[in-house]
Amino acid sequence: MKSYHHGNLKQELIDCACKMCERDGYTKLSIRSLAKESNVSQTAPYRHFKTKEDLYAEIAKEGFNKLYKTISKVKSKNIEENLIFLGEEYVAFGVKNANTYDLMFGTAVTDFTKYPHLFQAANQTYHHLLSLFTEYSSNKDSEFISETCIDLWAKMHGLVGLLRKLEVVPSKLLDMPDTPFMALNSINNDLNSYIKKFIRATQ
Amino acid sequence: MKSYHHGNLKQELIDCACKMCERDGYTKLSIRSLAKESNVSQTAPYRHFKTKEDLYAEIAKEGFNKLYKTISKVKSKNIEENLIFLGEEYVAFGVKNANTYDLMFGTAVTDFTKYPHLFQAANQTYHHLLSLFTEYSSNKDSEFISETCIDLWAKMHGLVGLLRKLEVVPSKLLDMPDTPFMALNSINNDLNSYIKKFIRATQ
DNA sequence: TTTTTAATGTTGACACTGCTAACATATTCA
DNA sequence: TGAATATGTTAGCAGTGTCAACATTAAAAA
Repeated sequence: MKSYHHGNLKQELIDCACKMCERDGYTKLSIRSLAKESNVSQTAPYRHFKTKEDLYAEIAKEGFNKLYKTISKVKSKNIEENLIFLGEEYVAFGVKNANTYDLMFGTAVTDFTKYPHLFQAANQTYHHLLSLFTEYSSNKDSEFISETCIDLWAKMHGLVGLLRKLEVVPSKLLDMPDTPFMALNSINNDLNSYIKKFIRATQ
Repeated sequence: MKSYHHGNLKQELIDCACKMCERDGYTKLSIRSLAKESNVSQTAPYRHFKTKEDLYAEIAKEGFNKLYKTISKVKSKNIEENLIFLGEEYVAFGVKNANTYDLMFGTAVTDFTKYPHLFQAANQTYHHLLSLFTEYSSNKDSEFISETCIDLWAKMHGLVGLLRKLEVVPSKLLDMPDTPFMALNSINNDLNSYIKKFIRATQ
């Protein structure tokens, strides 16, 4: 039944790669294993991705699109609630899709601008935050707004990075006051109120 | 002149690995290339590091020690100034030593607690921030303090992640108001006042 | 001091990787 | 219909992490 030409191999490879990346981490993802899992020859992916970085960029792009979808689900008419929702969803996304998040923000893809689709997907996400905060903020100075957006973003981004350590660390460390894990754990257990706090602090 | 036994190979390998890692990034660092650069046989490193992860852990440990040294250089008797100094040095370290920073906070070393020396080095860094902030804060509630430390840390950590993108991005994007890069760039150009702001905001 | 043992080095090999070249087959379009 | 192009396969290179077997030396035990 299987014909020589596949028909939709590129997208299928991307989908498969996304799954594999999230499952095993992008360092374990090899083009060969991807080809095997997709039932094509070892070098078939090279017809669609010139280098491994191209494949990474594709996965990262999908990641940003997924992130955008996630955080742009409007919940209520209250802007502040939406912002808080955005924050929660952002952090949850980063922790849940940790391996993909690595690809999106790490150094595996060095130059974003080499991949217009990726760049546009990433920027779309930023714009959503920007427009939501513009609506929210009483200070309408554009410099203030863009700087505060970076502020919020950095905090969410940093929090993702730190929270992920929680999942690796032995649970007994979560009670040790001499480590950052106790505080991280308590933040993690009530993420909503934590995010509420730092969004309200911007007003 | 060269004897069969090296004498101090382990530390020399670590030093060499640190240099190579920072120069090329940890993904490009191979045990074999490390061995070659250190003028020993391909498998000599395996007498000192069971796996590549062990080597990574060693590099990360050195990174934390270097970071600790950097941020703990006391500057003045004014605590706030010291905290600001810490923030600046932290962010500068992360941006300057980007590749090492990846190893310290990324997923290359999955379980910190497998490497007590690394864990201790990382914790030492956290403790320094904690004790400095304890001194600084007027609110002496320990929960407030530890949470705010995570806060500060997340922000510095997140900022490092975002600022690094600046170095990769084509410079023409730095003027585009539709991207986050303009705001990032202006923050980067006056890091001191930015950090001042967010440290004072904790008071 | 001598002898045994353990530490630290080397060579060779295996399975895996990214990637290229050469070739095979199917699709598109002049 | 036929030529150009897109998309697939097989074979192979150089480089990788890691292991087993062996060589040399330093440290410990006799």
